[in-house]
Amino acid sequence: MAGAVNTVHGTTHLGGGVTAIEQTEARPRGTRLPRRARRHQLLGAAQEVFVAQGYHAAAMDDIAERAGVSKPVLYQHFPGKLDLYLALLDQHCEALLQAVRTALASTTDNKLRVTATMDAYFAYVEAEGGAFRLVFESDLTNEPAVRERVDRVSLQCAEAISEVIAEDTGLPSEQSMLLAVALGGVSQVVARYWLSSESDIPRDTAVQLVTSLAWRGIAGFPLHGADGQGPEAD
Amino acid sequence: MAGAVNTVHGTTHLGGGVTAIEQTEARPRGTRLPRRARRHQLLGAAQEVFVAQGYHAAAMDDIAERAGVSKPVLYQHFPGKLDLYLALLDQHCEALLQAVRTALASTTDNKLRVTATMDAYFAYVEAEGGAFRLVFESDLTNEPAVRERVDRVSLQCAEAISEVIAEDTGLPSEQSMLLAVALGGVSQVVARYWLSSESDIPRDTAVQLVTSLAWRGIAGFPLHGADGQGPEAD
DNA sequence: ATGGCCGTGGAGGTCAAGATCGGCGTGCAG
DNA sequence: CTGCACGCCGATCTTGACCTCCACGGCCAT
Repeated sequence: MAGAVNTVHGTTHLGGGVTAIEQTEARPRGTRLPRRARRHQLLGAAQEVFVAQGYHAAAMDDIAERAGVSKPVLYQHFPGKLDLYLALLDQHCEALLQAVRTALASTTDNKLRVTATMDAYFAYVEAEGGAFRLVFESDLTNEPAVRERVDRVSLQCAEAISEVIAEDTGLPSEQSMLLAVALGGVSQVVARYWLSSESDIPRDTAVQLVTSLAWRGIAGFPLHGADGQGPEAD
Repeated sequence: MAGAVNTVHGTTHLGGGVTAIEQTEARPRGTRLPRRARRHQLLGAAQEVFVAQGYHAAAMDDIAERAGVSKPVLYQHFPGKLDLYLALLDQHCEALLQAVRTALASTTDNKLRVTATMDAYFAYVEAEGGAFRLVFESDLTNEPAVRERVDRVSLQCAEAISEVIAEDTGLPSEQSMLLAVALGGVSQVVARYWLSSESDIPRDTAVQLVTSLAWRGIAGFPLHGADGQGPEAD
């Protein structure tokens, strides 16, 4: 049976202090919880498993076992595997969008805006549980519901960035959207690379480095109404 | 709705009148091909199905039907589904790496290098069959073999770019790698966005736009030994 | 021309994983 | 004290997809 897709892949760093046998915390089966708390705990367990193994390799048995319950309980809280995944996906898409919008609104200095946005991506990627994998590295993009969510959050982030660009450069919307997609793309890709090659560069240094790259790039466009320090094009 | 083609025993092979050149439709079953041609055709059919449906949703039956053969012949050419996928993946990873290296070596003017590299990504993404999805949007990243290949090609592309950056800026390797990952990331993300939102901007315009963004960004770093037009850092 | 050979084809086995049904234990109203 | 309700669990079913077994028909040496 070569078809076994076992993937005991690196799993990055989780809780850290893991005792020998159990993975993180296997609770004694039999604790009764109110429904809301149980649901919350199930979401947490599902996130851990989905992040560590991906959607397809994650079995409902694994999630149930991780949560310390049995499968029927899982199905009493969520109609199916996809719904569980979508609940988590929505949650973290919303978190990313909020982080980006907050960063953009945190100042009116465009260079600081770039810094803040870049740092938002880094913070998002570094956030506990590695939940960014659900958004940026999903293995269920063929499912229309997932595709729609991922595309939508990317588009909304780009639109938020694009508004600032269009306002400060006067570029037409298609071009500012292209630049916005570029900026968001750099942030996401570099943040993920920085996380994967851990312990190389401190986060602030990486943010500053790529921020200077992006800022020099974006500040050179016409009509940029910042503090007037932008170098003109050739 | 696959039941269309059933027993066609009566059809003598190469009847002459059969036009049999249908790229996207199932061909009449019963044509005998030499092994090398058959393998090539199987790879083409598999690529179409994998690109259109993703790895998991693609069934071996679909690939066989698309190629106009039955499943056993598929398994006589490839040991399993994963091997088939890896063959395609290796092929297109190699193509991307070659394209990037060729673009980097096409000139010594760094601005033209950026343009050429950017255009290489756009051309790669636009290439027929949408094979870039196997590399950039794979839904099998949890499989270690796939993960290894995807990571490796990204790293090799970044290293190729990083060499140029390090040589022309004098930055330490970690920082030049970070910038190289950034440039490769922009190229990839923007090219995919440009492809998905088709008919908005012509390819040359998009390439020029994001090239100017990237060039302004990268040209500002110290010791950049290009034509000496780089604006000084603040 | 004819019999052997080999590649093709349909039909089937196996197994993993999502989804579900009867028992059990606990806490409380009466 | 006892019956009821509720949430939980072990065990099971089914679907679907990857992967092979028995029959058929064209090609080549004699």
